[in-house]
Amino acid sequence: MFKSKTPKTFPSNYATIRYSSATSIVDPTTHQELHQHTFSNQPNDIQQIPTSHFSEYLDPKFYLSQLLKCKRVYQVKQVHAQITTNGLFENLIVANKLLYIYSLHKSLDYAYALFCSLSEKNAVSWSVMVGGYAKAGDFLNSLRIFREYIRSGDKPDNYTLPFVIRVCRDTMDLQMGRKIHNVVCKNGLESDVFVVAALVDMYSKCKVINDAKQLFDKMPKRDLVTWTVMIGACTECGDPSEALVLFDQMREEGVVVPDKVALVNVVNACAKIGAMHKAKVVHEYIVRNKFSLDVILGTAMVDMYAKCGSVDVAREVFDGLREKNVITWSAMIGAYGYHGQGHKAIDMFPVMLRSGIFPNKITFVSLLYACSHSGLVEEGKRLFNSMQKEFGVKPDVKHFTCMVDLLGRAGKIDESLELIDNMAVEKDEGLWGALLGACRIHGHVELAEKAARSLIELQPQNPGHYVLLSNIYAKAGKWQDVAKIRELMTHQKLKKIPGWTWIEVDNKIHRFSIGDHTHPRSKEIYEKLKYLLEELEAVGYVPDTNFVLHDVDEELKLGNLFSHSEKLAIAFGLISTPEQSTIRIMKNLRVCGDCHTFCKFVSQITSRVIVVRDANRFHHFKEGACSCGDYW
DNA sequence: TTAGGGTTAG
Repeated sequence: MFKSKTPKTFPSNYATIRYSSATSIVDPTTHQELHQHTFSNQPNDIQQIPTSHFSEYLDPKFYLSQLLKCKRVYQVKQVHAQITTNGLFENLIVANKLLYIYSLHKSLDYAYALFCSLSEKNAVSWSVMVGGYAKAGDFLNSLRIFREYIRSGDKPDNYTLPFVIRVCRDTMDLQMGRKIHNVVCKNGLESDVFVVAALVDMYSKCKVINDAKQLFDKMPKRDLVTWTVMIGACTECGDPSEALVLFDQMREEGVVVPDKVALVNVVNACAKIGAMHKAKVVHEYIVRNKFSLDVILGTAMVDMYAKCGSVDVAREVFDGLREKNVITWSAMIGAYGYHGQGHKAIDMFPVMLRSGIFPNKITFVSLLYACSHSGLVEEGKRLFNSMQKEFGVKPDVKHFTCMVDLLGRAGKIDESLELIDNMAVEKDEGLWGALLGACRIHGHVELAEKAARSLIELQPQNPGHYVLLSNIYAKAGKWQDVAKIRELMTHQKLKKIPGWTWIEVDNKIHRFSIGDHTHPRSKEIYEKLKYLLEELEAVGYVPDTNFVLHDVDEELKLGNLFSHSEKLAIAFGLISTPEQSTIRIMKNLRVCGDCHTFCKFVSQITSRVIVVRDANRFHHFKEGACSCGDYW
C-alpha cells in the first residue's frame, strides 16, 4: 500500500517533484483548481516519482493494480500523478480505471474534471460517469451526462442504461422510467438481464407490478438477480405470497441456485405475510443449505420471526448471531415494542450501548414506539430528552409522532398539544394521525375534528382519514356527522379500504372478509361462531356495537359484528387446529374493539393462546387478557 | 464501467 515517503513497492532511486505541479486538476466549468487545500496540508504533499524508465512504470497493468489497492483518495491522486508523469494518461483503459476509482471514492468532482480533460472518450468513460453520479445520488448530473452521451451520437448500452434506470428508481420517476424503457426497446436490449433487472426493480419501487411482471415473463433467459428482483417486487407491491410462489418456481426450473440475497428477499416475503409455518420452512431451507447467517440475513430472520408472531424465537435468532449492528439491535427493540413488551425493549438499550453499538434515528423511533405501546410515559420522555443531548440524534417528525402518541394514549392531550405547538419540525399526516388516535381513545370530538381537518388537508385522497373521523363521530353517536363524512367520501369517489383477516392452517393461508361465506367450511364456521357467542355471553361478554359504524338498528349492528373477519378466522382456527395449539391471525387494518374483547373471552373459555397481528402491532391473548393491556 | 439484501411513527 502507498505510504507518503518510501513505498515498499517502489525502487529507491526517486527524484522528488511537487505533486500539484504534476497533476493540477481544473474544473472545466469554473476553470478553478479543485480542492487545492487537500494537497497542501497533508503529509502526502510531496510525492515520490520514479525517474528510471523501468518497464514496470510504462506498463498500464502496473497502474491498474496500484489503483485497485488504493484505500484513500489521496492515494488515488498519487497514482494519478504517476500515470501523468509516465505518459500513460492517454491510455483509455488506464484513464477509465482512474475515473472509476475516483467515483468509487466518491470524488466525482475529480472524476468529472478528468473526464472533461480526456481527448478521447469511449462508452466506458461515459458509463462510469453516469454510474458514478447515480451511485452518489447526484441524479441531475447522472441524467445530464447520459443526455450528453446520447447527443454525441453514441448508442446507450447495457452498462449505461441500468445506471440511468437506477436514477429513475431512486427518484421514483415513473414517467422518466418509461421513457428510458422506450430507449431500451429501440436499442434491442429488452432481454438483457442487467437492463431488465434494473427495469423490474424500477417498476417495483414505483409500485407498478404489472409492468415489472410483463417484462419478466417475456425474458427468454433469467438469471439469479432477475429472479431475485422479481421476488422482491412482489413483496414490495403487496403480494408476498406470489413472491414465495416465484421462489418455488425458480427452484423447480433449477437453472439458477439461490444465494443469500435471494433468501433475504424470501425471508422478507414471509415477514410480510406473517405466517409462522412458512417462516419455519424457509428457516429450515436456510439451515439445510448451510447458509451462514451474516448480519443482513440474520437481521431479516429476526424481523421475520417477530412479524410472524414469535418475539421469543426472534430473540433466539438474535442471540445466536455472530455479528449484530445497529440495524439488528433496532429490529429486536422494535419487535419487543410491537409485541407490547416495552420494558424488554428499553432494557436492551443500555446493553446495546455497552456492546459498542451507537444508536441511530430508527433505534429511537423503535424505543419511543415501545414506550408508547406499553404506556411507559416517563421512560419515553427520558429517552426523547436524551436522544439529542447524549447521542446527537436530532428528533424528526417520527420521534415527535411517537411522543404525541405516547402522551395522547396516556390521556395527556394538553401536553401532546403543547409539544405539537412548540416543535420546530414540519408536521405531517402521521403526527396528526397520532393526535387523532388519542382523541379516538379519549373521546375528544372537537380536537379530533381539528386533527382530521389537518389530515384531510394534507392527504385529501386518503380514505383512512375520513374513516377515522367518521369512527369518532359514530362513537359519540353523531350520526348526522357520520352521514356527512360518508357523503363527502362518495363525492370524492373514495372507498374504505376493505378489511381482511388471514389464518394459516396446514401450510395454507385462508382469507376472510366481513360477512364472508366463500370458505368451503363456511357453514361450520358460522355454527361454531353461534355456539361460541352463547358460551361467551354466559361468562359476561357483551357485544360492543360502538364498533359498528353504520347508522342502523341494534339487531343489524349485532349481525354485522358477528361476522367480522377476525371472528370468522378465529372460529375457523378453532375448528381446524388441534386443541391447546396457538391460533395466529393477521389483519390488514387495526383490530376492531369488539373483536379485541371477543378474543379475550375466547382465550379464557377455550384455554387457547390467540396471537393477532393487526396493522399496528401484535396482541397476545391468554387466559382472558391481552398483552397490550388494552393500551392500543 | 452494468442489475438484487436487513430495522422506523400514525
